[in-house]
Amino acid sequence: MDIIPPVEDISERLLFIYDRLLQCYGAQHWWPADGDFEIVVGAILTQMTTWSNVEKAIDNLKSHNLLSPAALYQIPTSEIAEEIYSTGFYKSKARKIKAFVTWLHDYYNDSLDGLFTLPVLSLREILLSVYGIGEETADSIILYAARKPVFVIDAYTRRIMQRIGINPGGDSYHSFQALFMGNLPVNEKTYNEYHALFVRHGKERCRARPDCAGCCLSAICSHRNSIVSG
DNA sequence: GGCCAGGACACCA
DNA sequence: TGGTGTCATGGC
Repeated sequence: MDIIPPVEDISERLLFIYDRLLQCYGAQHWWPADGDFEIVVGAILTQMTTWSNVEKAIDNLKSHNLLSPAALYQIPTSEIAEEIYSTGFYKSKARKIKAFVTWLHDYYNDSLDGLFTLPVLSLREILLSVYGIGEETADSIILYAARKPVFVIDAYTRRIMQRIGINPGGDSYHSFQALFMGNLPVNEKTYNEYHALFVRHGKERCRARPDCAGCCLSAICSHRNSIVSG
């Protein structure tokens, strides 16, 4: 039986959660995609959407040889919308994809390589300036495509943290991100695996079993403890 | 038939 | 700055 770290020790408790999830599910090897540009497109398409619907859209784009910055730049937004219909919000997501490839064409010659040489903070700031890319999408691109260390906060992360009673002291994206990045070693591979494990756990456990029965985090899944970190 | 899903943006007070 | 409405298909 593992020793459960005290609630005051955020770092140890975050590592405890990570170890438990890794034991339970094994390494996830994220992001599930062929290539960096597919990760970018997938990050936009998965906004408020289940991954199975995203896969259909990705397959459509691939089968029509459209999954490249240059190809998507050349076709009209309406055609992108037809290809990604299965993801829902297809008109607005087509606009977002079009905005990104247009921006990449204008400033980086259709290539992610130059973009990804920027330091993390600059890269994040510039991605956030592109229409349709918010904090979670930007961080997913930075972590999984650019392979730089930022912690991705998504709905699963928030839900699981709430369930195990760790409160970052605010509900903002930044407060959750600061909790992880301020209490874990700065490491891209750890951030990658941690977020992927959260998604896996969120899908398999928290959504399927709201009562936490049989949960590998049940030892700390109290709904009661509230940790306030500075 | 109702509810929810790995957000982001526009608009308003 | 924070709250609310909108975008929308597919699976359960």
